[in-house]
Amino acid sequence: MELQKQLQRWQQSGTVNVDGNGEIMYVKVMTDEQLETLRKQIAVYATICDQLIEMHRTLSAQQDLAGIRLGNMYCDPIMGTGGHKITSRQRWTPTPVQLQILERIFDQGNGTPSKEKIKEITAELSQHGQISETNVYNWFQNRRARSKRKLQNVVPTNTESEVDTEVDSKDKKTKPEDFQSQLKLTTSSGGAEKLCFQNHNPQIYSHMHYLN
Amino acid sequence: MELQKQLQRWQQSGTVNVDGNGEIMYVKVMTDEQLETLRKQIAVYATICDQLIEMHRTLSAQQDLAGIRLGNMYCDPIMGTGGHKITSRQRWTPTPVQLQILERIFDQGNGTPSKEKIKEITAELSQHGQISETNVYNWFQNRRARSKRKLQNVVPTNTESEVDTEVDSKDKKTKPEDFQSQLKLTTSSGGAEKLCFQNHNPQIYSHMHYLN
DNA sequence: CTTTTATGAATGAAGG
DNA sequence: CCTTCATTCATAAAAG
Repeated sequence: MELQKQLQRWQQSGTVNVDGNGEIMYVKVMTDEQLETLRKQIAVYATICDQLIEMHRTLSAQQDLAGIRLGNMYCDPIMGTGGHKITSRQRWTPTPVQLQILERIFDQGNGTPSKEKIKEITAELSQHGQISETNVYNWFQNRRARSKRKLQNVVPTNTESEVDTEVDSKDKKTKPEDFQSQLKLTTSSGGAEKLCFQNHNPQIYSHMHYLN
Repeated sequence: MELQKQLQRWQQSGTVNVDGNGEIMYVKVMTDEQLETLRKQIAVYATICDQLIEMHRTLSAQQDLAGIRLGNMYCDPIMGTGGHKITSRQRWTPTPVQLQILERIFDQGNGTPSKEKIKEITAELSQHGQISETNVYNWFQNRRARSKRKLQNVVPTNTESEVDTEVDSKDKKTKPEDFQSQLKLTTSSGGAEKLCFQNHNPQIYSHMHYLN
């Protein structure tokens, strides 16, 4: 591929001795332009991988029964110096302190998480750990919804002889043919839709298990 | 992504002036080890892309054979004897195929899905599953609104690769996903991605078309 | 390690 | 268009 050729070409360029900190180092050189090109090309690869993975997830939802799994996809990411795990957290988890504050605010009855409030709360909570406005927003949404649901569950106002509303979370839902339809396929064309909602986005390697 | 971080790390390293052929060049330096690491990591990307494409091809080859998911519109499967029909699943869920089409249309920029368009789109999509005009309308409304919100939420970082020292300590500011924002930079620069891309692997390129 | 639960996030739909 | 709600999906955390 072109990217590799580029790198190769550059690799063949002259070696230069640089006197860094009193010791001699043998290094390759690269201009800013070359560097920028490389960066962009890597980013392109990343984009492709990301989108293909998402497409795969979507398609495999349909093809799940077919059991088509191309194995041998393991790619050791070859961590450079000081490798550590790639696994990344994909989901925000409130710290105990944050949770406490959130619960307190929630109990204050202000069922109005206005935008202004959200910003405010986020600012406060960010002093106790990473958090975004979206996190706060979601938290209140979920908190309210689940609180409500619990109430419904406790109060059997239903006069019908049978209740099958399945509000009960006990519902066994997972079936072998559980279809997933999460197509994201956001694109990078017109612009910026591809941006992640917050600073978390599934990483390529975290999806590799789909391929094994 | 480790690769990106590597590149960044190296990018931060000192700039050196090299007297090449009588003229001064400002270049970045990289050790052989760093170079090798970069090369390997790029190769990993290439491998992933190739295999994902292969997988996609395999999967999509059978897509038409696979039954299209039914529209989750059960009335009441079990309630034969005096039953109820409180069934909850009443919500339309786009099939992957439908979603792909929708996304494609959305990305074509024609942001105003007029009534006329809606009808048209609905007609097309109905060939791939149950759907109504309202569904299409709602989908576009939601898609646009949420896309917009994402934009707002993105931290408007600077354009050039920033310093991400990647402190692995307890620092809350760790941005494992800085990768993504870089991605955005490249892809949203309008056509830049294609420039980098066009002369590369035509296979991938055609798939990008498909994705978009 | 596998299974279950709790909960953050995504999304179709409704109301204004 | 925007906000809000209800439901569903996916995963971190807990249980086995």
